[in-house]
Amino acid sequence: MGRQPCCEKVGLKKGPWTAEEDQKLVAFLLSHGHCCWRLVPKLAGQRRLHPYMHGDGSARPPCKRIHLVSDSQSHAGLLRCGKSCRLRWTNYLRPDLKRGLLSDDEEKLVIDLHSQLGNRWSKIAARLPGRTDNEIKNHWNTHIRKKLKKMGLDPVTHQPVAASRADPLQDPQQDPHCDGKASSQESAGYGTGASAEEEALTSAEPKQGATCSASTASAVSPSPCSSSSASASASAATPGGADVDWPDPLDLFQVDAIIDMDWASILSGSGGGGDIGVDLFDQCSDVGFDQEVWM
DNA sequence: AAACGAATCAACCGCATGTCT
DNA sequence: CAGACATGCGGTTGATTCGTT
Repeated sequence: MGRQPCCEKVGLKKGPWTAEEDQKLVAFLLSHGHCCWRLVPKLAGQRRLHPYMHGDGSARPPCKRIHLVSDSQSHAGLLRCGKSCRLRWTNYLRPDLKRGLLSDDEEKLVIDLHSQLGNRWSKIAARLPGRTDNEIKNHWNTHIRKKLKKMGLDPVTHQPVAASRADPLQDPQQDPHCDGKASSQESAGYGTGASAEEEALTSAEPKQGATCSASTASAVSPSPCSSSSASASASAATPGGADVDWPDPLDLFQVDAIIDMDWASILSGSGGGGDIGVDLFDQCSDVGFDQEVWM
């Protein structure tokens, strides 16, 4: 199909994020949440925006009608595609992320869940508060897989290697985890085989999610959640390692709390969020929204 | 101290899925 | 209902770091 790419590739930056980009993104997302990721890079460079955006996908505002009057004005935004912003945020900048290696308990849980769900990393990650699918996937491929192999277990089937080799469908020369086709076959197998179990797991997810969502961010000590760890790791990940002027952690937490509010009620004016309930368009005019296209 | 290989992990890519018009 | 679009997911890549010789 003639489907357009998720972003215009021309002129967009790739590769490692700089501290400055991180800062822009964090500051923007903590104060506004996100609406459609495609717009985030553009809006992240703007000075002030109304926090109309949502964190949970509900009450989605009419993003498609948002129209920046000019992209090339004074505030250039981030030269990244929305996809890249989302990835950076979910895998690295999110305040409620745990850093560091997985604990033994977490590792066991991952193994257990993998035996039931296969390579459905996002599902697995959903059961481990503060961990991302990417992190778990990397940890699996670099640590756990080796451990299982050492123990004589097939990392795919979780059965003793001899038993899994007996499977005629499986090419013993090949590591299914390194082969996309094999992996998809394998996950398809899991999909059919573990459906009931998965259903049970999935249905249990909301509870887990509830314990680890925004409240986790606040429950953990402020520093790891907010700028200290984020900035530390961000600068660590930054080639230049430049010092960054991160927002005050306390400010971020106040904003974070606001983000957790019910945006639908905020937008309807009943949120009681003080200046949050002000007219959207007042704020939009600040950043060059074309009101005409909203209506 | 330098060179090399292995390990790690952030980021990218393409496809799948869900939602909206 | 079909097509278009945005987002999410899993696999893969490649730059960087670490360990060994």
